[in-house]
Amino acid sequence: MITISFPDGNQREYEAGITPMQIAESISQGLARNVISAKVNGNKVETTTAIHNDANIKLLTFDDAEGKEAFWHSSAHLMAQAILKFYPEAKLTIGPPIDHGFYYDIDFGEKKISENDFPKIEKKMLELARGKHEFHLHEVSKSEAIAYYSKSENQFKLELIDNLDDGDITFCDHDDFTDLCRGGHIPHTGKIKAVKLLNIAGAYWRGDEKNKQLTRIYGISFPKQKQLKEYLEKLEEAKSRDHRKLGKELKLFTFSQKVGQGLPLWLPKGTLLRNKLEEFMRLAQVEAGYEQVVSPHIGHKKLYETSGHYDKYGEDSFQPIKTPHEGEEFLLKPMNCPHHCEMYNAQSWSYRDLPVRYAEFGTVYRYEQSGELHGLTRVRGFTQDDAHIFCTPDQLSEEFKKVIDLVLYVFSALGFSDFTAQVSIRDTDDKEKYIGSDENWEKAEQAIISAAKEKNLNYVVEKGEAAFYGPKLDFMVNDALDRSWQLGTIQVDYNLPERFDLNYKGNDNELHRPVMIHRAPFGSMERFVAILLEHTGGNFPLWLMPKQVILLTISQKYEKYAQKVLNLLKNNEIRATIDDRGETTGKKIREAELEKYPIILIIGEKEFENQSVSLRKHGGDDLGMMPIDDFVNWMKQEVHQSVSGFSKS
RNA sequence: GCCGAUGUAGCUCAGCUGGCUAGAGCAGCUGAUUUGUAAUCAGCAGGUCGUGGGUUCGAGUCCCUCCAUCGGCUCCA
Repeated sequence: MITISFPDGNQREYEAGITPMQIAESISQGLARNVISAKVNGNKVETTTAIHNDANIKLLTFDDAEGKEAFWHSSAHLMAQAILKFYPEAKLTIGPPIDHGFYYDIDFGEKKISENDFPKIEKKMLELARGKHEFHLHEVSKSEAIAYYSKSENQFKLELIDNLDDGDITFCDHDDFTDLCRGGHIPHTGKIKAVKLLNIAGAYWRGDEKNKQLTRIYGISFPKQKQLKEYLEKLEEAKSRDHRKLGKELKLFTFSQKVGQGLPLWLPKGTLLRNKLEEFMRLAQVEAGYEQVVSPHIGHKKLYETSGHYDKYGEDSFQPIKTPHEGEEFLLKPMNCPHHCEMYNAQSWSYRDLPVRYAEFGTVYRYEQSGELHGLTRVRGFTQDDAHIFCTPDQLSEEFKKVIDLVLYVFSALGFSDFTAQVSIRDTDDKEKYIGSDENWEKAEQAIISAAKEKNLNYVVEKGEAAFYGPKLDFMVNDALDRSWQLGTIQVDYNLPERFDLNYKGNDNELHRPVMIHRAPFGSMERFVAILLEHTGGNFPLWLMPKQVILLTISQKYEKYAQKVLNLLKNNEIRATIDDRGETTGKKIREAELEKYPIILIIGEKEFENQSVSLRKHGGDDLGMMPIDDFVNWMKQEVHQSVSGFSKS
């Protein structure tokens, strides 16, 4: 007999050789029906894997993240099987589960495949699923595995097998389908009741642009039809929060083919919003000891050669601007740091002067690949809420932590509680991608990690994600479709100070090298506004709303009075507008609601007689009539609360 | 840049397998209505069907080029 322990601490005795599925059956039929996968001593196993010794077990259903993984991984097998029915020559590569669903990367050879082929594949998948074919994981020897995939000349699987050790190789069979596979399947295909193939994309083998491009097919599946329906509805709902759609509807920004790809045009309302955010940041920075500076939009090519940026990005950037002078070239400013370095160099510094903090809302231009452009989140011309801190090595840790505080303050002020911190370090196997000495890199990486630890940030470390001149701490926030975007960033840099020969006089009367911190809490105004739009659905906090109040007249008779109210509001710095068209009140309310005005004031005879306004909040709350002065006070309080609903902790 | 899809009026969309002067709703303009918490009525105007080429007696519809957009991949100073 063996003892099986459950997550809740319970223990049961079983015969050695029992399987997770049999354990589930011993508990209840309902559980057995829902169990699709299991973990034994923390390792993923099949529900049919025999357990021979005392063990901890976790039975998994579709409600568990790990259960979903097994479900979607198995679905990828099913999809591959269905695809082979139509494209027997297709070569399978890898097919993992992802956050929402699964994909399979396939080499279709000369065959073209498109979304039009999805319905028949989905149909075939469900047909095969209904066969309730069991998944059988079994070990094969390396030579058997090689022989199997040599037959079909699948160089991808052979490459994978090549990296595996004999004894570690398993295949998974179901029905007439076999795949090289590490395991973690559901009991049988019949569990898959609903399937939807979502999209098709090119994907490079092993994620390397130099490799062959495969066809990636994304799909999702569920144990119940209803869950698929709900998922698709959620996707639709997310589209209604898409910042590109909202930006157009709310007249915040636009793009023009004539102006150029990836060059946003900020309309009046968007500019108001953006200015409010800048104002907010400027204030926070003044308090944090920053000084505002301004630098031009172009810079001499030599500047970027000095910084190393030209070497790294010159070829793939907007090309230099020539002047009438032979050999003189300027570049559109792709970053602000070299300019700030030259500002630092404009005078000599004592250690007593440091840290120096230069902040600039600096507009930069980068030639992003055309396929990368995406609404306001990835553009070719954008404004960073940039700053560079020049400090002594001793001050680095303290300064870095202060910047973390600032970023956290900004995020909480705008309601981004759901972010992840990422420490981006260099890939030491690929050192030619980076500049600077090993010693400085290690110092910088350590500084970031210890600051993140001290600030209790829940962070992940990503190798190979560093900037070429230094490691970073990035703050990532998801958009409506759960795609992760980098907003805030803090970077430690020992390299630019070298390259620009920055120094300060220490208390030993010798010259020393300062350390530089690059940082941008928003990241860029463009991306920040985009993500803010997707998070709020366009219902920004009151203090940020481009237009806070709309006055609706019941009839045009009250136009004059409405105008008087409008002026009063303006004098109190309340951003209001008026709709005195001869439309019905119902229509005007509908339009004001669609435009997401937070406050709608109705003005008719009653209001005129009482020198009042009637107040309706966005969404339909009717707060009734109140005297104008009361409204102004109420409004001031509301705006104030929308700013200080968070406090600087 | 690469793979796949899409591109018809300011916006949202019809337009079947190529066939007479390309349709609708909203927005706009004109007029009537002067309205009490999510769409008042009538009329008018608005389109080189993304661009350039080709096939055809005939192209919004079929083919190719380019441009832009969308979903991914790669990239992201």
